[in-house]
Amino acid sequence: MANSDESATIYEVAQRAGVSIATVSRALRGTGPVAAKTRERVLRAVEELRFTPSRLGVSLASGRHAANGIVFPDLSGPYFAEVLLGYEEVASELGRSVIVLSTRGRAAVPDLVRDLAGRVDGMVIFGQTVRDEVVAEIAASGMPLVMIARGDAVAGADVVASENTESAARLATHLLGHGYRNFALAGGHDQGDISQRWTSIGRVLAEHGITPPEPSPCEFTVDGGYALGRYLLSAHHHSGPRPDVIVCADDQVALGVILAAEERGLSIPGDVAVTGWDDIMAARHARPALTTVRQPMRDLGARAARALDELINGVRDTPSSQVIPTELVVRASCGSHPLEEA
Amino acid sequence: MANSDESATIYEVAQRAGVSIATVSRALRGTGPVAAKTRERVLRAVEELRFTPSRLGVSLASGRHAANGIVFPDLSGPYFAEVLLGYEEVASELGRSVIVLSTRGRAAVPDLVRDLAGRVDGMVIFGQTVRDEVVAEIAASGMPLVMIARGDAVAGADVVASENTESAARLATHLLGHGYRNFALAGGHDQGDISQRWTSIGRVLAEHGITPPEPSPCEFTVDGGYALGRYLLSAHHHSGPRPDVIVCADDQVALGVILAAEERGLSIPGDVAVTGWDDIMAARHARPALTTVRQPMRDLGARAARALDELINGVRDTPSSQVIPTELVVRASCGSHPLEEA
DNA sequence: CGTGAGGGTGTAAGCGCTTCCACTCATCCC
DNA sequence: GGGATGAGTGGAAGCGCTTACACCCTCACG
Repeated sequence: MANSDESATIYEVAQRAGVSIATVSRALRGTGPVAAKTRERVLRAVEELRFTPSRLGVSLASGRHAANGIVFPDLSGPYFAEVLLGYEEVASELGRSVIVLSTRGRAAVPDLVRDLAGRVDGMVIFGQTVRDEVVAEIAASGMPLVMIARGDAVAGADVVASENTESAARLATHLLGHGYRNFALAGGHDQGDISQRWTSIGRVLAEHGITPPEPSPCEFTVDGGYALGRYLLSAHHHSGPRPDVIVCADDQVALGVILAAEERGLSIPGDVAVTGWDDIMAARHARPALTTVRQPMRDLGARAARALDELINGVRDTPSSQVIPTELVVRASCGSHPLEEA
Repeated sequence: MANSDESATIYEVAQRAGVSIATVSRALRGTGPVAAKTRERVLRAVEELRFTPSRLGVSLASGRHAANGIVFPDLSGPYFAEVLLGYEEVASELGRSVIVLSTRGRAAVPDLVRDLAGRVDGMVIFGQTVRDEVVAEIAASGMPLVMIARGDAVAGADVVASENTESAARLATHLLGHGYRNFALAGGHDQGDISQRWTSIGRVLAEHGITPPEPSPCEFTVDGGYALGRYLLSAHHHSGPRPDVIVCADDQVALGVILAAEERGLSIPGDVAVTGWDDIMAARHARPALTTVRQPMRDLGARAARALDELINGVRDTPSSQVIPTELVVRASCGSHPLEEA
């Protein structure tokens, strides 16, 4: 009731229960023996004082934060939100709080990450969000680390990624089956694990005697896709013919490209086919519905949380690397296909 | 280099610089006078030891966490992600970390919230995520509190909400202008600030001599909207005629309703008009594009972060309440309207 | 040249908890 | 019956920092 501002401390509980703080601590944490009667008295005092142990005290003494960090390059769009959802859910189940950090637009990223490192028992970092040397520094300091959506391994860190190479090949093969030959790739390859996709697509094209195009960089947003779409679909941007299929690095870019195509009066997939990646909600509802590769975004987050927990609890000390399967989702934006219509 | 596992402490820095820990602290935090030469020596030692002050130590001693909490009912869908984006961005600028908590599917919500309270200097809570008595308990403990998307005020807490009443009236008026008379409302009113919208729409309908329908509850997801849509559009679910317009509590529900309508072979807006709320990305790309009310989701988060900062820093001690304007976005899903086409 | 005002620094007391260690009794067994 | 055992408890030392408070020393000033 009169629990005005500051919360009670363990000393007040101890005094009220007529025991020492050591006993209170033992009674509450279940470490060490406590007589049933004593425990009861302690619990009653806790109840009456509405005592909640100070996290700072606990953490400082025990050396554990019971918190995980997660570093995003950005928080916009459905992809990151879904990963966060899966991550938070599992972390919370495991009794860990989640501290999020988005580096988008922030200047002193290394400092922010270091600060985060001081608040958590382990952290998850997205792809190339943080410079490799900073990641290495963090890892070297003994902080459990899980990298998400990264093609290559990182010393001392787990990696959780979704499958890219095979699914990209499947997508490319499918598109070739439609008869498309003049590919454009929308989205640079410096981000996350996307270069894997381009490489794989390139290989399939080469196998079919097609020279793989260079991916055109753009921001991974609808606006970014729109801008790039306008450019790719303009009649005179390069000597060759207009692409008959634009493979986009993610669904948002694809949606932007579709917008640009519509604006130019081009029909999809009649004049140009478009594909995305991720299978965000809008992909299913878009006009035309977007052919894409479904990525298990929540699962990505959930697995990262579990892997991190293993690392933190020392269940495992050798870094593991897991790849989560993806699924090609064929919809209208890549044209109707004999095989799919069956 | 040999910074093996544990990070250096202030004691090691002090020893290396040949000063006391008090001086190190003063030099680093700029509190109290320190001779230029001494400061330099301290800074060099800090550099050499790669010293980063332990957050726990700092927080315990200073009584501040430099962290904010935010409690979501759920993290799925674009709405919450956007709010988080705005929130994190501002909080980070203000030098505060963000701890997220999603109560979706979690049992002991009050405990989770209390734990969160022990980790932060202030927190933001969404609508009715947490029981009022728990909110009151937190507020009474002196924790700075900002409520988001809540119609009514909460003792001792700021409120940041987006405008509902006027925009709902505008939407209803617009739909009446289309000639629709048989309204259905999709989405219960126990969530967040949505009842404000239903009330406002009901008033407008009543003014036009139409008996306002009872909102049909459903989950605020595409699937929830789909299920409800099937029900509302089934020929025999109630005696009256099929609704000619379904006003949905949010865009996801609306997308689900559209799916259900398509499945029934109904055309939108020809057979039935559909409207959403929020203006998420998919609304713009949906087929037909969704008429909706744009809610400034990022701004909601950003303002909450700023309000919370004011509360924490004691700039303001009287709770404030702000309402952010929204915007009616007319697209194809409610039919073409003479006024809009001009 | 004496004195007071600071600048500059160190000492030590916390902040709220966990946990090692020592200690006290009952209890048990040979 | 005596010592070993172990359950139950308290004392106290940290965990890494901030910050009164006391102290010393150097000047400027009268």
